[in-house]
Amino acid sequence: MQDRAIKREAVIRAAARAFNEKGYHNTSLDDIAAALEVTKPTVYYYVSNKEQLLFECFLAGVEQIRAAFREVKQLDVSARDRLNAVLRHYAQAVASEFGWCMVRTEDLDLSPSMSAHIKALKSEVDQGIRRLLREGMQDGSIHPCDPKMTAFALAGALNWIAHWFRENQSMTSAQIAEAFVLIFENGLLPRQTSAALPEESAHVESSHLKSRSSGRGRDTHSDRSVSGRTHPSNSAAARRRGRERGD
Amino acid sequence: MQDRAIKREAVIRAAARAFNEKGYHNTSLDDIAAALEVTKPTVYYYVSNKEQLLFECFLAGVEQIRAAFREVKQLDVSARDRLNAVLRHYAQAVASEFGWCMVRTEDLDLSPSMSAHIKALKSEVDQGIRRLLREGMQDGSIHPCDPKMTAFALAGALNWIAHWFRENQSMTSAQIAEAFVLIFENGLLPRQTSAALPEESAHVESSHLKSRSSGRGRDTHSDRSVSGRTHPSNSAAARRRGRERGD
DNA sequence: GAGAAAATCTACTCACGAGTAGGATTACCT
DNA sequence: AGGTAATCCTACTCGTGAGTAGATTTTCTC
Repeated sequence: MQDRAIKREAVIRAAARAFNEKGYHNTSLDDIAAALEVTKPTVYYYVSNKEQLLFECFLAGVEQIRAAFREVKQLDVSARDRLNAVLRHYAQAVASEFGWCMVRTEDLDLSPSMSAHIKALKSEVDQGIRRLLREGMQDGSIHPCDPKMTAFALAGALNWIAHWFRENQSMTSAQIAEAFVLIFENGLLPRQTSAALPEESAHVESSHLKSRSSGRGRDTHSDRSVSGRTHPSNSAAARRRGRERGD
Repeated sequence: MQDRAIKREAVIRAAARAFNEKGYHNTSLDDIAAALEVTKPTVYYYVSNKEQLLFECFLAGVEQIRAAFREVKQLDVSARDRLNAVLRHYAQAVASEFGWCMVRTEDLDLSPSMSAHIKALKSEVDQGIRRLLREGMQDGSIHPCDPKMTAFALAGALNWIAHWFRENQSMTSAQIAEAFVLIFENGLLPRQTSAALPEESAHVESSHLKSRSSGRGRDTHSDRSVSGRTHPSNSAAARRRGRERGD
């Protein structure tokens, strides 16, 4: 055996999976060790304590989002398109293995120093979203809104994905990301001009995503009619679709 | 001293506050007892175990939301308006004392029977939102969307309020509720017809809310300009406004 | 005020889980 | 091979916190 770094990462991933499944406090280090078919002291050989384990999981998750911001900074498109690209990555990160840890890691469970570190990273993400919102309002690509509240709403909706998303479900995380961007863009109010600013969005970053699955863009959802009104069969279709809850 | 029920409720509330502050797992029953200036066995005199304490807190929170659904059922307005009324109550419930417990109570921490009970209640709320969305699409008051994903997005955004809202902050929970409804309705895409379906919303339930504070409706946020573009000072105003994070 | 019932206390048990000491085993190098 | 360093183990300690037994105090009733 060799390559300590790889094994260390395996420990982190095992921890992430366990936390994801049973929660931080309901997961003992013995559990994590057992999942790796080793014993507890072996785990301690790679990480210094349980806290650090959680912290590393958080880092792995949030780093995906930070990368999205960096990537998007280069793009020469409207702020809304850049925001959408970030939100898509955000959604996928939250739905990933480390999603739970990223979302649920509470300052409460951590030592002051780590807590501060995490707070700083969370704030960085939040401020990044707010900034894109403001830029979008300035370049006219985003409807005027309170950037702070809107950032909270967006982050909340996306973070919550970690609560209900499970692998092997009806939708992939990419499809969910797409659906959410659509919801965020349109809002609940009917839009009479169904083709306002027709394309221009939801297409820009297709080269930056790992171009998953097939359906992308505005037609992911087969059961949405184009007219203002939905046909009655819609509710039946919705009923057919799983039973997961969202709160 | 008398009236067991009142004291019991005080215990529940103390637990809610403690959970809210330090999290379920970081709160011992000794803590709760100390907050009430009694000892642990006294707490056990009123509740049978810690689990039940959490469960009761959850119930208290979710009941507010269920009440909102019942209340709204009577109204003779568009489905969107009924949905908005529910969302407002939802937001206030989440921002209340029991918000944390309602949102964070995990099936993981509870026995199978309680877990099932909670799941059922959560599902009821979720299905209620989906139903309103479907009705809104049918009566034309809501933009066509996937009701399941949209319900998840709405619930997520609102649930997340429990993570960042603290009493004595710049905004009251009613103001936050109002801001969120506005965001949900409009979405991020600019709306060229700034007065589409001009009033008609955000006014219906003013008699049903406890008519809090002063600012209500579309003009709560002083820093949103009416034109499509925001003036530059906006970002400065945003910078002035607190430092809380949203993820 | 006596006796019963309600309410609260002191003083425990007990399990579980984080973290450690120190020994065994394995791989690595020349 | 033989020695060293890395890796992993067995077998503990120790604190904490949920929950309880049983005594004690308060309150209510007649």
